[in-house]
Amino acid sequence: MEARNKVSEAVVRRLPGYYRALGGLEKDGIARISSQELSVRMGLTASQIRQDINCFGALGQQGYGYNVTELRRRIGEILGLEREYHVVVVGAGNIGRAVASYQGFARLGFHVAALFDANPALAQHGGPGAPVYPIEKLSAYLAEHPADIGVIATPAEAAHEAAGLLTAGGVRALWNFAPVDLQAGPECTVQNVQLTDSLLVLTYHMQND
Amino acid sequence: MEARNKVSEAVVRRLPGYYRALGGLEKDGIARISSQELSVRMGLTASQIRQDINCFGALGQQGYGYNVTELRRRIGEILGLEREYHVVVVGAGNIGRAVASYQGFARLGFHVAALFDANPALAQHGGPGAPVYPIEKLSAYLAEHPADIGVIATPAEAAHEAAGLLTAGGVRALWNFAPVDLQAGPECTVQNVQLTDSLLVLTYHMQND
DNA sequence: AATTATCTGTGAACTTTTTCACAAATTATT
DNA sequence: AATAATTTGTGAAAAAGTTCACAGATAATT
Repeated sequence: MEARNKVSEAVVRRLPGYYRALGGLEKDGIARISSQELSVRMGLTASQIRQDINCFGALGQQGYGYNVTELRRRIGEILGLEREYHVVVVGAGNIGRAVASYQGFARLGFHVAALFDANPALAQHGGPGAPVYPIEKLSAYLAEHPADIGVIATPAEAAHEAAGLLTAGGVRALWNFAPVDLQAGPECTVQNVQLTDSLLVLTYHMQND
Repeated sequence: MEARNKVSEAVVRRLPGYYRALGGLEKDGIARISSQELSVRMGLTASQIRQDINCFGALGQQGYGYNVTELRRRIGEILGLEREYHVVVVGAGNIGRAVASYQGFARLGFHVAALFDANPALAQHGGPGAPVYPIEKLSAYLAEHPADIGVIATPAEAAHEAAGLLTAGGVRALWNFAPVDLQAGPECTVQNVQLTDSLLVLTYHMQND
């Protein structure tokens, strides 16, 4: 057990899917699952599931399958979900407010403490559930309230500056929704979420198959 | 020219990135670009860029590079962006309203005609820029105003029903933001956007590297 | 006009990812 | 208690994706 082979990026990207699927099974009161059954629910192959899970040690049992609760707990641990995260959001437009008020994140342990915007008048609209401050206050705020994750929900032009302020303020991860590819430094992890990309993949397939 | 080899899904997922990068170059008034220069801006290898673009025929010129405007136009065409799309959104919560009011989509030719929600009182909040109707009216609406793309921005429980109503109403593509994996029928393309997934990939890397 | 620089297109090598196939372990059945 | 049915873990094969390396075409320079 606890083999910890090299875990490829392809496997890492599938882990959240396993976590979600196992959560659903748990809610349905299903205690054990075989790779075969899980493959049907997730649209993967059973072989791939076994191979993926095996990166983290032998968590299943021959002739039985996997214990749903135990496997989910272990994957949550691997994903770093056994702690809480402090989050600040830069940009209080539609996307920033949607992120700040989405209860699904709160349930996973992500707490949005504050939003920052060049135009703090946006505070009223929609009520994001956390205060909106002017962007000038971001650095001072982070000095007093350290944050783990910075969400960038600004227009493209402002994204680089927001990234700079956040990393200078000690944030260790950036979740970027602006339509630019922010490059990661070694001390800060970045995920660029290009919402438009998946929409264009849709239109590609509509047109080409 | 016009080779049209098999285009792998990996290439398709990179096309929107090319389109975006070329748009940026065009805005900066840059008329030609080599795979080498583009590789630096995009964080890919020059070789991969040449290989990718070559799927669609020889669009570059040896000793010169690629014509930015021409290449962007061609990729837009491949992505199906030379037409307009009618879009309906199911779910008028934070995500649904954010999608409906995001100007970036409108600029690409995606027009949100209406939103539908189990609770149409959501109409006032935030002002999504399109009318919000009760979900019961969706089928009748689609019969009169055919739509190309259906956006699902409901809670998990409601996503399957929304998908059924939309496909029955003749929608040919589903852009799903609900945290369930909708499976595609052959007549309807699906992209499941699991926003949470990229957040968990962030925490994975924060914890493990 | 000739020479040097640049740069694509492309087959081949290499790497990564996925699938196959089966021994070994466990559970269920008779 | 013995037999049959499941089901994982895993090495190896296959497939997919990426990088290398260079011939050949174009552009820039002398």
